[in-house]
Amino acid sequence: MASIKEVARAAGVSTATVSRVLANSPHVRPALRERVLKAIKELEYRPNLIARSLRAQQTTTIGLIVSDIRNPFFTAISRAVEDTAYEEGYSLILCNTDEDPKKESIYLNVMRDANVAGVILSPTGPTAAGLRELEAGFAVVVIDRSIPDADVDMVLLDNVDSAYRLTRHLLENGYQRIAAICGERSTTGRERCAGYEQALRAYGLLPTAELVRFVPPQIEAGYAAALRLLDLPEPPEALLTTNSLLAAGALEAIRERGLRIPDEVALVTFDETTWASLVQPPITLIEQPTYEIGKTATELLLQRVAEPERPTRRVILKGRLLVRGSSAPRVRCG
Amino acid sequence: MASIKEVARAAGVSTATVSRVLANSPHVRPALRERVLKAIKELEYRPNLIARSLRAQQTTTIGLIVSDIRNPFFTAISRAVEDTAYEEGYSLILCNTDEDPKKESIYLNVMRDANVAGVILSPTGPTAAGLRELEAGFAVVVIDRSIPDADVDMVLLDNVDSAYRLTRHLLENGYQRIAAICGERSTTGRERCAGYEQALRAYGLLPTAELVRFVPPQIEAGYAAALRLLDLPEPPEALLTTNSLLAAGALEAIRERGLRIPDEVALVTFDETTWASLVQPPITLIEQPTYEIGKTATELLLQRVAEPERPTRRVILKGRLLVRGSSAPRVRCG
DNA sequence: CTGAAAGCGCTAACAA
DNA sequence: TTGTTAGCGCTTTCAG
Repeated sequence: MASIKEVARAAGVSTATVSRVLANSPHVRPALRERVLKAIKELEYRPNLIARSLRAQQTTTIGLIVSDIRNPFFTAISRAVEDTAYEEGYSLILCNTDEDPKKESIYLNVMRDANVAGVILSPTGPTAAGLRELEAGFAVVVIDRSIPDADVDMVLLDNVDSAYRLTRHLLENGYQRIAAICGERSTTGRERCAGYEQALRAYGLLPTAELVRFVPPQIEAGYAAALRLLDLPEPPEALLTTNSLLAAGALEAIRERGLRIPDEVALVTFDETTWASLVQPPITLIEQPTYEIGKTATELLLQRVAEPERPTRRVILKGRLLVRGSSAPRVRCG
Repeated sequence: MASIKEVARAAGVSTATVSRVLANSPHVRPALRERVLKAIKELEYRPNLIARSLRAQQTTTIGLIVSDIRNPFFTAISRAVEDTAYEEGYSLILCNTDEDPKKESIYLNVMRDANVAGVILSPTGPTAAGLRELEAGFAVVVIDRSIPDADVDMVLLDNVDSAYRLTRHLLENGYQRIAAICGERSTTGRERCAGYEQALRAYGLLPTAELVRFVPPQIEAGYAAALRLLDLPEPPEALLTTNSLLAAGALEAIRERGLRIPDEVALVTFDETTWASLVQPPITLIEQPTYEIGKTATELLLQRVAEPERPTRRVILKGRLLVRGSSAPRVRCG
């Protein structure tokens, strides 16, 4: 691997001149520039990014810390982030906290040690940890779950309204006794729950504690919660889950109890997946603009890297209701 | 951020001594060691990884280049790689080639520029490109698809045998006219096809060109291929696809044609997914030991980083046949 | 056992 | 416009 020194020697100039050519500085005589360019080509020179980073005290790497890489939502996000970052010449370090605040904190340190330019974070657990680390020298954009009171750029969904619309859809289709399985320990789960309750009230119904469950946003927990709900003396007519993992678990439970969807129990959720339209009946859901979220988050991050003092923004994207068979109008029996 | 210099000053020693303490060198008097450790703690010192990398001409980062991050198989792999790498103090750069050899080549360069210790690669497109880059200074482990004639560590599935068992299972359940939708341009697709044809022959059947399709390993292509197959004058009794994306597409096509599984057409595939057991009937498939694959690949990579000249290995893992409803014994009609 | 000093590859003052 | 030089933070000879 040729270094800048060898290029300089080959072109008969100083390393500073080579560096200027590399940086496209205008203050280089065309003749020299040519010679340098030629030497670069001949030696197949590529700048050492490490050295450059050491000098600049910053890398062209950004970190993406997600709470669960098995969640297709985050897979989609990571694609978008990767695409966008790549276009801007940045590469991506992907980390998975598995909903474990300890891992989150460790990874935030890894990020700092790696001198990343910035981090896109879907925070897990308590606010404080994230906030404190955040002082630690790199730009941060929060996605999916907000950190209350934090002065950070965020890209979020209109959770309350989306949940409201999703629930209203059920209500309008004749479902009344609607249960909600929500991801615990995140603003997202709470906000979606709030939207759900607002809709109930708007239709003159009172939310029942019995019908609302906060559980870890994972398949197994969704399964267990759904099972308990379905086994209630007076089981719900519909299930609403706040992400696709919970929905998968709920569906498993419904299958296990041998219930027909939507006749015996309807199912609606957040997040589009491959399978949501493949199961029968296909699942009604709120689709998040995942690509947009990832792209926007990356753009915000890179803008902040360029201009650290700019005022923070909070971008709220709108979810789209996709009506499918799992919430078809209810046929009253009895 | 304190530097080694400040620690040295605080402890009243030279930077060399601090470095020795950091490296756990035995040649440091306990008293000094204590002082240094204390200074490190007080200053919250953390070594600058960039500087260390510049010095060492190598980082503690590895790259994972996958051909399609939307494929749950690669999501699972990336989790395993990430876990394992993390345990060894390495972090992960994840890249997605989208089955595009150009992107693959670009990313291989990104890897080189980032001075990664090594790369785990699921190669896309022609062998040559990958091979050539591979000389370029870092360790490489190939997963999922082999590169013929390449002297690289590889972690692969027993594709031929797995496909053989999957096909045999169909044959034993009474299916005779079996079509195969295979991922194109990869050894994996070809090997699985070979296993399929071997099984047919073993059961006295002749593979028909008409029933074998090589297509891009993606949902849309699986959908299109399945549709054409189902619309054949004499349609197949069973469909075999070589990954979960193709299976999703095929299932979509089956649904669109309103066919019952398995009565009118059976469906079997490679790769376990969330949805394979949620659709009705659940899908019979070959489950790959994804976690094992990712873990093994990472271990091989790190071993090679430590000992570049060791002879290359090729680890073949066994797929597991999970029999489910989509291939239930055939009820002969007519 | 410890410290001084060189140098990894690059960029940015500062001089010329 | 160009070159000289210092230095980013670290490790590792080489002396002592």
